[in-house]
Amino acid sequence: MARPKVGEIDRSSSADKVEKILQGAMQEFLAHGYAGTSMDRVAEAAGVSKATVYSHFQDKEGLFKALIEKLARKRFHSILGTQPLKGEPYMVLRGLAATALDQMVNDQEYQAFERLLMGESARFPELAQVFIHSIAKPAIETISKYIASCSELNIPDPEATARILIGSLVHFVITQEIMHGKDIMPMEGDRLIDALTHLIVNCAD
Amino acid sequence: MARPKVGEIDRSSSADKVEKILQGAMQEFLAHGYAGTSMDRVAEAAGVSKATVYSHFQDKEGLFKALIEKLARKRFHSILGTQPLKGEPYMVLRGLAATALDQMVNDQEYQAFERLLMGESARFPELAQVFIHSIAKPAIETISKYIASCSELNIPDPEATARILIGSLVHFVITQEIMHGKDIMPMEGDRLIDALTHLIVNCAD
DNA sequence: GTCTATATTATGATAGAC
DNA sequence: GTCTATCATAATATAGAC
Repeated sequence: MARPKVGEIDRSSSADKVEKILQGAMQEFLAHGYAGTSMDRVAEAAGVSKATVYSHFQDKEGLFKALIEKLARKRFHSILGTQPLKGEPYMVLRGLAATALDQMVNDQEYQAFERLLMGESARFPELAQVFIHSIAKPAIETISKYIASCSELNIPDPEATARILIGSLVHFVITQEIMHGKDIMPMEGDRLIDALTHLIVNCAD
Repeated sequence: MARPKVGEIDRSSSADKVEKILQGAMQEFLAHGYAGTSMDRVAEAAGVSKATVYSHFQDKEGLFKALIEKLARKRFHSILGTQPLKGEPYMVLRGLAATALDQMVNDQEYQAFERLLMGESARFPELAQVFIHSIAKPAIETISKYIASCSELNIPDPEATARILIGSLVHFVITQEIMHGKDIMPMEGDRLIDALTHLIVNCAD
């Protein structure tokens, strides 16, 4: 608990409180969704009073939007860690797919974020678009450019192919982890990666 | 409005009421999610009193589960309409992908269903698994078997390849339609289908 | 079986003390 | 700036009349 004990002086600054509120909001919104989260619980999780939450954020919607934008910015900087992305196509694509899949499968926060954004994408379309703009689009562009740069692959449509690569991986995480399909239709991630790289690398006419 | 006017006798049977309640529940839950839906609004949308809703369903959770299971059963019977799935691979796979993509893109109810299940998959994991079991798994198996039956394609892992096909299509619908990405990173569905069929058909060693 | 009316609790948001 | 206490509303669920 960062909250000071009774009798102690709370030395946390206003900026600290904002950060604590956003932390509490993250915990609650990621776990229970927008409508399922109450401002009382956010305040409790943050270790501040509800009035303090409202003094820093206009209302529940404003807090939610601030949180999503913060999370999107954070994710933007951790997409495949700015690898050089040069070298022999088979190994590069394989490493790329393996790294991305491993990160998504082992990152519960990512999965909760994806769940939240999809679930709220009807009520908050502009927040879903923040995700598209700052995460999905850059990822597609990066891979698309790499594929286009590999003339020996002879890929007619690099962008569509990049979407197949990313879409296969993300959908695998959605079905296996997010929607809890791994017990019902189990499959090793390596099989997907093998099949993907095989398709992309071995189809040069 | 199916609701009888004042002074008229309500001749709807009990079974009719159950159906009306499920209709109202579908409208509300698909639009506002689980926590965002109130039983008052469900009753209003169904044209019955709230007490009637509770007389047919134990509680909000019971109504929600009954609805999701009904929708999953309904979708189970409309997956690619039991096509024969025989013939020359390139045309069969192309037709399959085009039909599936067209159906998903133009079916708002499907998109809302997917959104709802993903959004609630943390709170109701068993309902997400109903979806996996009755929709995702059969689709993968059908396509997997077809791919395996085409020996001329020489695909090393038909099931992984089927997941790539379906995953690419579903993820395309998720990014473009459900998450409203089509204005930000537009792309014709035909390009995805061309790239997919090219990869699968032209990679025989 | 179905309705109206109500009990009870939880929620978003704010007033006022310090 | 932050807290406690509170308001007004909306939610789940049920009691009791017909």
